[in-house]
Amino acid sequence: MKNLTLKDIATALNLSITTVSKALKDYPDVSAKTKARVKAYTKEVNFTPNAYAAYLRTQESKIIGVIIPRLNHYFFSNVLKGIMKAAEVEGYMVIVLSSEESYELEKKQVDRLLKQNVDGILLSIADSTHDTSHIDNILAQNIPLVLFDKYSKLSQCSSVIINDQNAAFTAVEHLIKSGKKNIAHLRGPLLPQNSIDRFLGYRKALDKYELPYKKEWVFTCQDINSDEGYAYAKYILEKYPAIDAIFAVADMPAIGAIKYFNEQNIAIPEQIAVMGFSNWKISGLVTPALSTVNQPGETMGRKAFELFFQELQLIKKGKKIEHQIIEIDTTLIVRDST
Amino acid sequence: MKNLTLKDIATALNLSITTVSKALKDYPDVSAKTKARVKAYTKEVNFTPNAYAAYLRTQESKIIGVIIPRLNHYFFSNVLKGIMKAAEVEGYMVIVLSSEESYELEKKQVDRLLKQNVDGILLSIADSTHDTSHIDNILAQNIPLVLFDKYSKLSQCSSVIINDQNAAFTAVEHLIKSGKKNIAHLRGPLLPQNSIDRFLGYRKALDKYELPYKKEWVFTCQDINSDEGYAYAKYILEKYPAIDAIFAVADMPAIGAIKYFNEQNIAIPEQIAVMGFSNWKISGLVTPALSTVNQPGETMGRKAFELFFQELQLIKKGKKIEHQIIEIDTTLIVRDST
DNA sequence: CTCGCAATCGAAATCGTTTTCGATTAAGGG
DNA sequence: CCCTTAATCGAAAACGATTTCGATTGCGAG
Repeated sequence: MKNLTLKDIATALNLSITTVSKALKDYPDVSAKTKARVKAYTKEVNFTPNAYAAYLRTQESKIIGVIIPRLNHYFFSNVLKGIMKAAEVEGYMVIVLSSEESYELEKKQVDRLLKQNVDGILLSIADSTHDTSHIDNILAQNIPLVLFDKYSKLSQCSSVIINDQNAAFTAVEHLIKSGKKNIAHLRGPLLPQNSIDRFLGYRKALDKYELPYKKEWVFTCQDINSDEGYAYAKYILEKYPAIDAIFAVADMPAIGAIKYFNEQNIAIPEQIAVMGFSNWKISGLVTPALSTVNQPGETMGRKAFELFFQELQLIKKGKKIEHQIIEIDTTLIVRDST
Repeated sequence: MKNLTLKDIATALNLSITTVSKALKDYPDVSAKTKARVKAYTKEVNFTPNAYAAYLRTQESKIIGVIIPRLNHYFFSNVLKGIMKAAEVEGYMVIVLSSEESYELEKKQVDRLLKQNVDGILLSIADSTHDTSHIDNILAQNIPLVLFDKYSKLSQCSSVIINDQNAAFTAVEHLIKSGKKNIAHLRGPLLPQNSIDRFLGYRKALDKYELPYKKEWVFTCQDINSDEGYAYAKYILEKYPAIDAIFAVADMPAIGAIKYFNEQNIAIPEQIAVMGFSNWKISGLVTPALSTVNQPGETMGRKAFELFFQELQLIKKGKKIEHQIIEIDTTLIVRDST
């Protein structure tokens, strides 16, 4: 049971390959009768043109590539979901690759996608990415590229992001308004723009409400996991008992901190409040439920695909593309930990 | 900056297309000198043969398709990770599709992959899949198929699974040995083999230790989420106060139950013990930490790819494939909730 | 000097589709 | 009855690689 080809259809219907192809694509120069005949038959035998052969002519693979920094990561899984749903509507398939937060691997994955001749690339850059020549490579080949969430200020390209600085500001402001005065920050690694911006939002909130900024109250999470949050919570309790609130760069460190405070019977939020970021599923399930900032992954994914699709249409028409930056709204989610 | 072709290389080196192609593939009938010349040049200009054109001759796309029931799902994300890592080693890319636990969508996704002419399909069937004609379709086309985790007894094909019944038995046995006598079960939907097997493991443990089986103590989670666990916990507390332990089909319902018990200040595990299944990240982070069964997703993914790869080699040699079923070991993880 | 054999290389067919352009037919106008 | 025009259809040339099968060259043996 091998796959059918246009030729098979043509001989079966006593037509030429050309006519069958045109009939399927509704060319005006084939009669309504034969169109109907061809369509009926192809539906009956369940024929669809071979995708790779079609690519050779059209140079369109109907496949896009997505590179995310981590696979088993609630937020990125949600972005993927949004991308795939949108892609399916337009008949696109998605090749997924992971950079595992490694710059080297990210470069390699970009290379693999370029060699596969995907129609576009959606990318969230790795924490360790310090150079954007691989990204510029994509742009140079004139294939649509959309960054999401973790973008870069170094390259000029379309992106779907949140306003990390404002979101962090709002989160910290909420801590302050609930009466906290000594707020620590578990920040992310030094490099990615997001953790810089969230840190800046933290500082801006302190400034606005005239609270002193102490750099020894800022702790860096390299891997942004719960163990780091757990360890810093212990350290904070022992070393800086004055601290009465923690704003974490993400939910996982925040949850690690909550776990430690629970074990030590520290009252949350009375003695110390904890604020996360991203609104992972888990954040609503720990006790006490974690206050956080909702970061709508699925929407970001959908928007990212739409942006790619727009760019593709422009490129096909030979028009110059102008890069857009879409900012997705975040919302503060107040639960029991603040 | 368009992509280079064999032709470009050939004219640049004053060779024929044939020779360039052969040199790159180490054919014996091209001299060592020209091979070196070609390889040096192609490396210099970073040339790789167009994948789609190559497919047309070789009928190998170097792409596999993976269909999972849910995207934002810790376990399946881990399986994906295992698949992708293994695929990358062999130079394969992975198209990911989601069935969203829908039989109809699953059929459609299988269809899309077949039309894309992927080299193989890895599939975890949806809860609602009651018919396997789409799976038999794949087998009929003689393309390698590997089921993982959620398999089916209806179709004869290679699979990577765990022994759900034994794993569930061990989990319930642990509850019994810790002194619990009235054990409820939050089971999964009626259809998938996994939730049937876990239920059977639960029953077997009761039987072995001569505890009565009460069918009103078995509650069905349709969606296997935390809300269902939360609701059933409430129901159990009000209606069956005798129940002193809960074995859930998965971690999420178990965590939902813990959340409710925490809110009601019920002592876990003294008053009621809770046991999950799968060992999601979150299970170690809730308070009290959830006892569960470790289900090694990444290993399953890797094994699934390896199985596919083996089958592919056999098919290429024209040999008959015999389907294998690989069982991955699970381990009981005892934490604070039991 | 001729022949045979290795060693190298290329021409051309092929994979399955798309699309340009030309061919054929029929109808209608004068 | 001829000529133009519109309506249908097909032949053939791509797309870029792979691979079969010849063709060419050079060499040593006889």
